[in-house]
Amino acid sequence: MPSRKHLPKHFFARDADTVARALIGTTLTVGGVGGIIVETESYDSTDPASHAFERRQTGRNAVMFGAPGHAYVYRIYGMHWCLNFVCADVSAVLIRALEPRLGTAKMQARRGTEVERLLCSGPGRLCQALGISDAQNGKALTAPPFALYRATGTAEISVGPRIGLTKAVDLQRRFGLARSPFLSQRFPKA
DNA sequence: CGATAGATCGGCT
DNA sequence: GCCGATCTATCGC
Repeated sequence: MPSRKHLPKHFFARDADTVARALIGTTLTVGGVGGIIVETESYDSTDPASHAFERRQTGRNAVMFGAPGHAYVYRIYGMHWCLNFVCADVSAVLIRALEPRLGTAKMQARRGTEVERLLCSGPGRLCQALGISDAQNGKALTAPPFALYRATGTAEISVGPRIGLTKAVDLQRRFGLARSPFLSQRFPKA
Protein backbone atom coordinates (compact mmCIF):
# COMPACT_ATOMS: atom_id res chain seq x y z
CA MET A 1 0.00 0.00 0.00
CA PRO A 2 1.25 3.50 -0.77
CA SER A 3 2.18 5.44 2.34
CA ARG A 4 0.46 8.59 1.13
CA LYS A 5 -2.47 10.60 2.38
CA HIS A 6 -6.01 9.70 1.47
CA LEU A 7 -8.04 12.21 -0.51
CA PRO A 8 -10.59 13.88 1.81
CA LYS A 9 -14.29 13.91 1.04
CA HIS A 10 -14.24 17.61 0.16
CA PHE A 11 -11.74 16.89 -2.62
CA PHE A 12 -14.76 15.87 -4.72
CA ALA A 13 -17.02 18.77 -3.69
CA ARG A 14 -15.83 20.93 -6.58
CA ASP A 15 -16.76 21.25 -10.24
CA ALA A 16 -16.00 18.22 -12.40
CA ASP A 17 -13.38 19.98 -14.55
CA THR A 18 -11.33 20.89 -11.49
CA VAL A 19 -11.62 17.42 -9.98
CA ALA A 20 -10.87 15.67 -13.28
CA ARG A 21 -7.63 17.65 -13.59
CA ALA A 22 -6.70 17.24 -9.92
CA LEU A 23 -7.16 13.47 -10.09
CA ILE A 24 -4.35 12.99 -12.60
CA GLY A 25 -1.43 11.52 -10.68
CA THR A 26 -3.47 10.26 -7.74
CA THR A 27 -3.55 6.55 -6.91
CA LEU A 28 -6.80 4.58 -6.98
CA THR A 29 -7.18 1.11 -5.53
CA VAL A 30 -10.21 -1.14 -5.17
CA GLY A 31 -9.66 -3.98 -2.77
CA GLY A 32 -5.96 -3.21 -2.87
CA VAL A 33 -5.75 -3.47 -6.65
CA GLY A 34 -5.11 -0.44 -8.84
CA GLY A 35 -2.63 2.23 -9.87
CA ILE A 36 -2.05 5.84 -10.84
CA ILE A 37 -4.90 7.69 -12.56
CA VAL A 38 -3.57 8.94 -15.91
CA GLU A 39 -6.77 9.83 -17.79
CA THR A 40 -10.14 11.36 -16.85
CA GLU A 41 -13.14 13.12 -18.43
CA SER A 42 -15.59 15.58 -16.87
CA TYR A 43 -19.37 15.75 -17.30
CA ASP A 44 -21.71 18.35 -15.79
CA SER A 45 -25.38 19.24 -16.04
CA THR A 46 -24.80 21.87 -18.76
CA ASP A 47 -23.24 19.19 -20.97
CA PRO A 48 -25.44 17.42 -23.57
CA ALA A 49 -23.19 14.36 -23.27
CA SER A 50 -23.83 13.98 -19.53
CA HIS A 51 -26.28 11.39 -18.25
CA ALA A 52 -27.62 14.18 -16.03
CA PHE A 53 -27.88 16.89 -18.71
CA GLU A 54 -30.18 19.66 -17.53
CA ARG A 55 -30.48 17.81 -14.22
CA ARG A 56 -32.90 15.30 -15.64
CA GLN A 57 -33.02 12.52 -13.09
CA THR A 58 -33.59 8.95 -14.28
CA GLY A 59 -33.36 5.51 -12.75
CA ARG A 60 -29.79 5.08 -13.84
CA ASN A 61 -28.23 8.41 -12.88
CA ALA A 62 -29.72 8.77 -9.38
CA VAL A 63 -26.32 8.58 -7.67
CA MET A 64 -25.19 11.73 -9.49
CA PHE A 65 -27.86 13.65 -7.56
CA GLY A 66 -26.44 12.55 -4.21
CA ALA A 67 -23.41 13.72 -2.26
CA PRO A 68 -20.03 14.17 -4.00
CA GLY A 69 -17.37 11.56 -3.28
CA HIS A 70 -19.37 8.50 -4.29
CA ALA A 71 -18.98 6.04 -7.16
CA TYR A 72 -21.36 6.19 -10.11
CA VAL A 73 -21.09 2.92 -12.06
CA TYR A 74 -23.10 2.21 -15.17
CA ARG A 75 -23.17 -0.40 -17.92
CA ILE A 76 -22.31 0.58 -21.46
CA TYR A 77 -22.86 -1.22 -24.76
CA GLY A 78 -24.52 -4.08 -22.92
CA MET A 79 -21.23 -5.54 -21.71
CA HIS A 80 -18.80 -3.11 -20.09
CA TRP A 81 -18.84 -1.09 -16.86
CA CYS A 82 -17.72 2.52 -16.48
CA LEU A 83 -16.55 4.08 -13.18
CA ASN A 84 -17.27 7.73 -12.34
CA PHE A 85 -16.65 9.87 -9.28
CA VAL A 86 -19.60 12.08 -8.33
CA CYS A 87 -18.62 15.76 -7.94
CA ALA A 88 -20.40 18.99 -7.00
CA ASP A 89 -23.69 20.14 -8.46
CA VAL A 90 -24.76 16.94 -10.28
CA SER A 91 -21.49 16.42 -12.12
CA ALA A 92 -19.09 13.50 -12.43
CA VAL A 93 -15.63 12.45 -13.58
CA LEU A 94 -15.17 9.35 -15.73
CA ILE A 95 -12.03 7.40 -14.84
CA ARG A 96 -10.59 6.36 -18.21
CA ALA A 97 -7.13 4.92 -17.55
CA LEU A 98 -4.67 3.89 -14.85
CA GLU A 99 -1.01 3.05 -14.80
CA PRO A 100 -1.12 -0.40 -13.13
CA ARG A 101 0.86 -0.48 -9.88
CA LEU A 102 -0.77 -2.71 -7.27
CA GLY A 103 -2.07 -6.24 -7.72
CA THR A 104 -1.01 -6.55 -11.34
CA ALA A 105 -1.18 -10.34 -11.17
CA LYS A 106 -4.84 -10.12 -10.19
CA MET A 107 -5.50 -7.62 -12.96
CA GLN A 108 -3.82 -9.88 -15.47
CA ALA A 109 -5.98 -12.79 -14.40
CA ARG A 110 -9.19 -10.76 -14.59
CA ARG A 111 -8.32 -9.28 -17.96
CA GLY A 112 -6.99 -12.45 -19.49
CA THR A 113 -3.80 -10.85 -20.71
CA GLU A 114 -0.30 -10.30 -19.40
CA VAL A 115 0.22 -7.12 -21.37
CA GLU A 116 0.40 -4.27 -18.84
CA ARG A 117 -0.63 -1.72 -21.38
CA LEU A 118 -3.95 -3.51 -21.89
CA LEU A 119 -4.89 -3.87 -18.22
CA CYS A 120 -6.34 -0.44 -17.34
CA SER A 121 -6.08 1.69 -20.51
CA GLY A 122 -9.75 2.41 -21.15
CA PRO A 123 -12.82 2.76 -18.91
CA GLY A 124 -14.14 -0.74 -19.59
CA ARG A 125 -10.78 -2.45 -19.22
CA LEU A 126 -10.09 -0.59 -15.99
CA CYS A 127 -13.36 -1.75 -14.45
CA GLN A 128 -12.70 -5.35 -15.43
CA ALA A 129 -9.16 -5.20 -14.02
CA LEU A 130 -10.33 -3.70 -10.71
CA GLY A 131 -13.42 -5.87 -10.36
CA ILE A 132 -15.86 -2.95 -10.65
CA SER A 133 -19.53 -3.64 -11.34
CA ASP A 134 -22.89 -2.24 -10.30
CA ALA A 135 -22.16 -3.75 -6.87
CA GLN A 136 -20.03 -0.64 -6.24
CA ASN A 137 -22.58 1.88 -7.53
CA GLY A 138 -23.28 4.52 -4.89
CA LYS A 139 -20.45 3.48 -2.57
CA ALA A 140 -18.34 6.12 -0.83
CA LEU A 141 -14.89 6.68 -2.30
CA THR A 142 -13.49 7.44 1.15
CA ALA A 143 -14.10 3.93 2.51
CA PRO A 144 -13.23 0.35 1.54
CA PRO A 145 -13.06 -1.20 -0.92
CA PHE A 146 -12.04 2.15 -2.42
CA ALA A 147 -8.87 4.01 -1.53
CA LEU A 148 -7.51 7.18 -3.12
CA TYR A 149 -4.07 8.59 -2.38
CA ARG A 150 -2.81 12.08 -3.09
CA ALA A 151 -0.35 12.63 -5.93
CA THR A 152 3.27 13.03 -4.95
CA GLY A 153 4.24 15.94 -7.17
CA THR A 154 3.03 18.08 -10.04
CA ALA A 155 2.56 16.67 -13.49
CA GLU A 156 2.16 18.02 -17.01
CA ILE A 157 -1.51 17.67 -17.98
CA SER A 158 -2.75 17.18 -21.54
CA VAL A 159 -6.24 18.47 -22.43
CA GLY A 160 -8.39 17.53 -25.41
CA PRO A 161 -11.79 16.45 -26.69
CA ARG A 162 -13.46 13.46 -25.09
CA ILE A 163 -13.56 9.95 -26.55
CA GLY A 164 -16.43 8.03 -28.08
CA LEU A 165 -19.13 10.70 -27.91
CA THR A 166 -21.68 11.81 -30.46
CA LYS A 167 -22.77 14.89 -28.48
CA ALA A 168 -20.67 17.90 -27.43
CA VAL A 169 -17.70 16.39 -29.23
CA ASP A 170 -15.70 19.63 -29.19
CA LEU A 171 -15.68 20.31 -25.46
CA GLN A 172 -12.14 20.13 -24.05
CA ARG A 173 -12.98 17.94 -21.09
CA ARG A 174 -10.53 15.07 -21.39
CA PHE A 175 -7.46 15.27 -19.14
CA GLY A 176 -4.37 13.10 -19.16
CA LEU A 177 -0.87 12.66 -17.84
CA ALA A 178 1.19 14.00 -20.73
CA ARG A 179 2.96 11.31 -22.75
CA SER A 180 1.89 8.47 -20.45
CA PRO A 181 2.07 5.11 -22.26
CA PHE A 182 -1.04 4.04 -20.36
CA LEU A 183 -3.49 6.51 -21.95
CA SER A 184 -6.41 4.90 -23.78
CA GLN A 185 -5.47 7.00 -26.81
CA ARG A 186 -2.97 9.71 -27.64
CA PHE A 187 -4.03 13.33 -27.30
CA PRO A 188 -4.28 15.35 -30.54
CA LYS A 189 -1.20 17.52 -31.17
CA ALA A 190 -1.77 21.17 -30.38
C1' DC B 1 -1.08 2.57 -39.00
C1' DG B 2 -6.43 3.67 -39.69
C1' DA B 3 -11.14 1.91 -40.65
C1' DT B 4 -14.76 -1.11 -39.77
C1' DA B 5 -17.81 -4.87 -37.97
C1' DG B 6 -19.76 -7.42 -34.44
C1' DA B 7 -20.78 -8.53 -29.74
C1' DT B 8 -24.74 -7.56 -26.53
C1' DC B 9 -28.49 -5.45 -23.49
C1' DG B 10 -30.37 -1.97 -20.14
C1' DG B 11 -32.26 2.52 -20.25
C1' DC B 12 -34.93 5.68 -22.21
C1' DT B 13 -38.31 7.95 -25.69
C1' DG C 1 -37.48 0.23 -31.13
C1' DC C 2 -33.03 2.69 -30.92
C1' DC C 3 -28.67 3.53 -29.35
C1' DG C 4 -24.61 4.04 -26.41
C1' DA C 5 -18.91 8.03 -21.89
C1' DT C 6 -16.41 0.21 -25.32
C1' DC C 7 -13.43 -3.55 -26.72
C1' DT C 8 -11.58 -6.95 -29.80
C1' DA C 9 -10.61 -8.91 -34.09
C1' DT C 10 -9.87 -8.35 -38.69
C1' DC C 11 -9.26 -6.08 -43.03
C1' DG C 12 -6.91 -2.82 -46.13
C1' DC C 13 -2.94 0.23 -47.28
